[in-house]
Amino acid sequence: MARGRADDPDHGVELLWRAGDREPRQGLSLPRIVRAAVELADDEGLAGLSMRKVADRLGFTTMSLYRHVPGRGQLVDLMLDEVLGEHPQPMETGGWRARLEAVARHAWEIRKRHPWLAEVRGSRHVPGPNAVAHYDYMLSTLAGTALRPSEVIAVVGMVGRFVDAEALVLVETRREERRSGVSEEEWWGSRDSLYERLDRYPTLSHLWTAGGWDHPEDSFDFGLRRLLDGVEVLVRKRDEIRDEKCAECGGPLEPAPSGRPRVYCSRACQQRAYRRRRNG
Amino acid sequence: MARGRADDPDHGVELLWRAGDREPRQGLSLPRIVRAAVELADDEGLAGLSMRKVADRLGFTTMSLYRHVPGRGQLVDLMLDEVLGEHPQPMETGGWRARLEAVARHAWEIRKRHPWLAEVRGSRHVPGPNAVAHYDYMLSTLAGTALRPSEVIAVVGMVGRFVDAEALVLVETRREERRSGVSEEEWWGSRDSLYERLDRYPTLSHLWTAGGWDHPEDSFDFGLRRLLDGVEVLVRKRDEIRDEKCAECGGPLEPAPSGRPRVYCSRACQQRAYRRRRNG
DNA sequence: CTTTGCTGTTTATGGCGTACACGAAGTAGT
DNA sequence: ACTACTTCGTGTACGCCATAAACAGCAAAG
Repeated sequence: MARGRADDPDHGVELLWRAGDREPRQGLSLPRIVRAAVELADDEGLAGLSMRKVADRLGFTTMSLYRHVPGRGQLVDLMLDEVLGEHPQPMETGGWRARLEAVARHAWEIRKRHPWLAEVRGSRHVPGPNAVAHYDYMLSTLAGTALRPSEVIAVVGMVGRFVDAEALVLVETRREERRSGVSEEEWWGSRDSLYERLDRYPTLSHLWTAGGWDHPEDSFDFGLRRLLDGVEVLVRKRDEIRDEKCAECGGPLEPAPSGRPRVYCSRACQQRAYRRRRNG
Repeated sequence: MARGRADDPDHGVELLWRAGDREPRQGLSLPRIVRAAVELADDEGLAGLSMRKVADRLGFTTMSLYRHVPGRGQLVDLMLDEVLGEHPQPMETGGWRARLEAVARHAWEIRKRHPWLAEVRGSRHVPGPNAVAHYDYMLSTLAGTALRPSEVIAVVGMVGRFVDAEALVLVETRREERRSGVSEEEWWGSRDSLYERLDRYPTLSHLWTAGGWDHPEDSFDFGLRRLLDGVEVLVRKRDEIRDEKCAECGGPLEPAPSGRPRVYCSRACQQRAYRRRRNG
């Protein structure tokens, strides 16, 4: 019943969106596999996630998993939705900025708990119900602004990618530290053979002596602030446009789909104004 | 001579920073290996880069490569610097914003030519001369602003990660399209079994019917603009602070390392003002 | 001539995803 | 009750991957 060609995405959708399946008392089951896989990935990262290890953790053979999951790819899809389900999006109040920031920080927290989330690559991961719920909520934070629909989508995408990018450096750092037993600071500190060669680079040297690396900014906080500032600039601009009135009748001005600013609210007003210019 | 333990980073530095090595007329050589590897990765992505395939491309056995390169990791380091060498940072004129934008677009172009660049993960890649030159130039674009050193570094890091994040979705999209022969649009268009379930999500549905996905923003352009806007907000703030004068003597005001705004340029002026307040 | 060092090859180990054929156990139909 | 069919877990096997270790050919140095 769970069997289906590994590269049939619709079967993936099926697996993701069916809820509350009976869990047999014993033996394998999809939820059990997914949970084991999540635990494993939490411990060892996405690269350390292998079908063999998941099976070992459950006390079954590798191939037994394929009776329930089409393959590794789809397993990752399921894991993704599983962990998002563990962290439901809390309802926040406040303006768009406060809510969007809260969403970003929430996503950041999730990624600290499940670092492998940021490592998931691929443009064709079918979203499960929890992923969609999160996405919908993120979109909703900006729904009240004057941003155009495509802009709302773009901003949400940008924030998501920002969080993932930041999480990724965190993950990599952690992984290398665990693997080598040497802290990041220590490791870079021992690269004298590299530093010797950096004197020729003026700005680098200048910022170095100015202590730029001694008290670095918090990468996530700093980036998020800049990013939200940038969004705010756009929101304000759109708000101004929204507040402008038609030059003829003073009525509300709908933004053009092209983005080009309008002066009149309708062809009728445009004509009225033209006639007045000619006659007056 | 090229041999050294695979996990000795100093040996990696050596490999990266020695320039103009003699190239033997025939047989293997480090530059030849690196060039072949770059070509391979251009074709098949970083995941498709294997020691076997590189060796095959050169007509040697797999293990022969290990006589010249410590391992796959270091090979990637070398490839990185190789491609940056092909695209030297052009000197741009204009304000910090124009220059920073040009740098970002330049990086974007490189990533379009060598998509695997964005796929390189890991926090301990030793930079080669070309990488450092690029980094130094990026830093220099902001050196003239009133940003604090740590902020200059943070901004440059953020822009770099942004470009990589955007490039990554591009890469993934391309890869999946090539692998499956189905275009991204087509693929998502066929996910009816998914769309059926999305009606319950209000904002999503609303944006969908509003046509938000019909004419999407250019992800890179849009993001870069927001990002630079956000940086500009900070630069302006710092400029204002810089332009403020000492409340006592009117002299220039150095920013405190803590970031807390200052009122007086020195302890002396602070004392003078205090005495005046008490006596006047 | 022998020694040493560089280069490329061969062989082998251990990891990975997963295709395929099989056996055991349960279920439905007669 | 007996058969036919499905479900689930297993064992084996293939083809990929990185790389360790021992070895063979060759040149220059002693």
